[in-house]
Parts: sequence; structure tokens; C-alpha cells
Amino acid sequence: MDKDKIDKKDHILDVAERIFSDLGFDGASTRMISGEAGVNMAMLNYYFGSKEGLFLAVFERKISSFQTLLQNIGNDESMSSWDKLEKCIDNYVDRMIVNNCFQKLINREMSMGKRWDLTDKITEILMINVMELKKIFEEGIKNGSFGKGIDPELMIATIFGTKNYIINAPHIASLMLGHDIRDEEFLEEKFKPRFKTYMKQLLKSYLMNDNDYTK
Amino acid sequence: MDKDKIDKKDHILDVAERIFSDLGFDGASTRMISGEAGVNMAMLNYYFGSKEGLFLAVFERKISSFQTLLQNIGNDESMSSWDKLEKCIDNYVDRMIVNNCFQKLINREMSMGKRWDLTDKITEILMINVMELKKIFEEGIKNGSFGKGIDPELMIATIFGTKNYIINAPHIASLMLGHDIRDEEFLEEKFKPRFKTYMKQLLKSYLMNDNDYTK
DNA sequence: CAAAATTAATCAAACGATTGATTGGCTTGG
DNA sequence: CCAAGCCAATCAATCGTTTGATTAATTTTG
Repeated sequence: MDKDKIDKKDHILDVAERIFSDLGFDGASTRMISGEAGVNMAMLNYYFGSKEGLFLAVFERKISSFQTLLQNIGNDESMSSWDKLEKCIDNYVDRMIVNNCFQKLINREMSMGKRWDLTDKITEILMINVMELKKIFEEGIKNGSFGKGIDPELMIATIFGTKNYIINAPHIASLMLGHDIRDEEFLEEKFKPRFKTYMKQLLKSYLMNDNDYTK
Repeated sequence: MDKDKIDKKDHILDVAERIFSDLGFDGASTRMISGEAGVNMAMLNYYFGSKEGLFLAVFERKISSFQTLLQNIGNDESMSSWDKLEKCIDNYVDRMIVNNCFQKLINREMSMGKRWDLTDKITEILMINVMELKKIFEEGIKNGSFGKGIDPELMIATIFGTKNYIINAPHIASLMLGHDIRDEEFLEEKFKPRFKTYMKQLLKSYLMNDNDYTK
């Protein structure tokens, strides 16, 4: 049956995603992935062409679920610029917890200079989110919701950067917060609300200033 | 001469630092490092014992140069809490540019779970900076300079996170800013001042609010 | 319908390349 | 001369990938 084939490919992708996330692209070996997935090594190349093809397949599957999610926030005419921004933040925070292994994987690969075709594809995807935010900021400036003196680009760096910092350095974050960040209950009940609140206050304070720098 | 030996070891460490930073531990090969350093491959093992030994040597050299560099601004009685924070930001931004290769290396290694002895060591170093900032924030809250409702821990995440985002994803950052972030002249003349200004305004807006959340 | 032909899926084995590490001998300064 | 510095050659291991054979499934044909 066709169903079985898809299930098997999906199972391979599940295993590959976990191993890639844990060990990175270089650290993960095709033998390990095939072994853990219970399939013959040659199947990886048979199905996905190459190790890199497998990695891309993992990536594409993951992001296809993202793509549509936040796409239409920006185009919603009924929301104010600030409401859109709030919605984006809620979205990012919720997703960052669920997919933190995968996010780590992306961040690691992005910081690596090599494998240009790969990073190009990742860049392409990430830039969608970036542009989405940028659009909201620029719209907000135009219609006067946000101060004229704000720096949209660096604000984006702050939004993603703060999120990534927590994800990439959970060891440090845990020490800082006085609680293991990987504890799911703590994450869900304490950290997520706190993080959302903080982010919104931080951005709001900055955005609602005119930040006039012509002292 | 002994001097020559030290110079050569140092040169190897220079090259190794750059290559490890660019390609990661797994991605960097001993042949590449030795080749680019212009020494025989066997010399790496002769000097440093192993690839991991070389990696550790890169770290220790860099860390030892850090140790002395960051002195406690926090204990200066003559500065206001805000002035201290400003000074810290200037410090971090300046340093981030100089050592961005190494910073990348640290961030990657921290996000990777393995090599615990190493991450423990890195954590120790990074926590010094974290605690320094935390002290300033808490002092500012206590003496009324900063609003009571602020979230010091997440602010720290924002400061380091924003910085790391630029460093780790220069490809994205460059696209965002419309200019290659690795262009040194642009970095020094345009980006650094802009980044400092943004950071200070962002933090100031947030800190000077009372952020009362009991709506 | 049944036999033959074709295609798809799977496997063990081996491929060439590259990895980090080691050897043994050559060179050289003290 | 002799230890330290150095290097070409080589090691076993592992890497991602390919192969050719085998089985299972599907389609075609008489």
C-alpha cells in the first residue's frame, strides 16, 4: 500500500529530526539514523537522494506546518498594528516551546557558514517571518501607531534574538531564572505567560515613545 | 628558540579558532587547520595531543584573555544605575564585533548538548556577565531608578540575545539591514553606533516605565 | 485467468574518500 | 651526540554513497 510507504518515510523523518537536532548535521551519521529507524541504510538514499536531501526533507516537513500559520495575520485589516504584533509574539512564544529542539538545529546550521544551498533555503524561510514583522512595523509607523524614531530592523533582532537566547542556552537561562527551563510544567504555566508579558511590555514601551534622538 | 615555538603554537591557535568558529567542531578537520596554518598535521597532535585538545586550547587562551578584560563596573559608587547599564552596553557591543568568530563558537558549543566539561566552563564565564547585569538591575530597582515591575532576567536575555542574533545569523542580519554585516567599515561606522543607540533607547523606555500590570 | 514481463522496495556488501591519530626516521640547535 | 622539532607516509575507523542481487508487488500479455 501507498500508506505504508508514507508512514515509513515519515518514521524515518521523525528519527532523523531527533538525531539531527541532538547531534547536528555533521554529528549525525546516516548509519545511526537508519539503524535507529530500523531501515536499511540504502533506503535513506533511495528515498531522499542523499544525507542533505534527508535533512532538507526534515526541514520542509517542519516548516510546511508553519508557513500558513502566521501568514495572514499581517493581512488582517481588522487588527491594529499593535494587535498584530501581539499576536505574532504569542505565536512565536507558543511555537518556540514546542519545537525548541528543531529551532536549535536551525540556529546551529545558520551560524555555520558552509552548505550554502542549505542555509539559503533556511534563510528564505526565516526571511518570511522577518518580512512579516517588518511590514507590521512599517505600517505602524506610517499610520502613527508607533513612534517615528524606532528601529524596526533591530527590533526584529530583539524579538528573535531574545527567543533564541532562551532556546540555545537553556543551561544559562535555567541558572538565570532559578528553575530548569526544560521542565515542561514550569515552561507552560510560569515561563510562557511571563515571557509573553515581558515581550509585550518591552516592545510597547519602546514603540509608544517617539524616541526623538535630535536632543 | 622558545619564542618561535610559542609563536607557532599561537598561530595554529589563531587559525584553529577561525576554522572551528566557521565550521564547528565536527565540520573542521585537522588537515584543514594544519594546512591553512602551514604546519604538518602531526604537529597538532604533537602540540595539543588531539583534536579535542586543540579545541580546548583555543578556548583556554581566549577565556584567559577575557577574564581580565571585564572588570566590575557594578562596584563603581559614582555612577548611577543607568550609567552603569549604558557602560555595559557600550562594552558588549564593542567586544562583540572584535570577537564575533569566537562568540559564534561559544554559542554553537553551548547549544550543543555534548562536551559537558566544556559547557560547564563556558557557563561559568558567561554567568559572570549575567550576574553583573543582574546586580545593576536589582540595584536600580532598589534605589528607584528603574520601575518596580521590570523583569531583570528576561532583560538580560534580550541584551545578550539581540547581540547573539546579529552574530549568529549574519546572513539574515545582512539581508535585514540591507548591508553586509561583515563589512568592517560599515560595522564600525554605521552599525555599532546605531546598535548602541537602539539598545539604550529600548532599555530606557522599558526601565523608566513602572510597567504596572494590574490593569 | 494465468503466465510472463516490468517495476518498486529492500538488503548485504563493498566502494572510494576522508577522518583523527600514529609511526619511524630525518633535521637541527645546543 | 642527543633530545626536540618536524615531516612524509601510513594507520584503522568511519563517513556518505553505490552497487548488484533478491524479493514483493504490479502490470502486461496471450
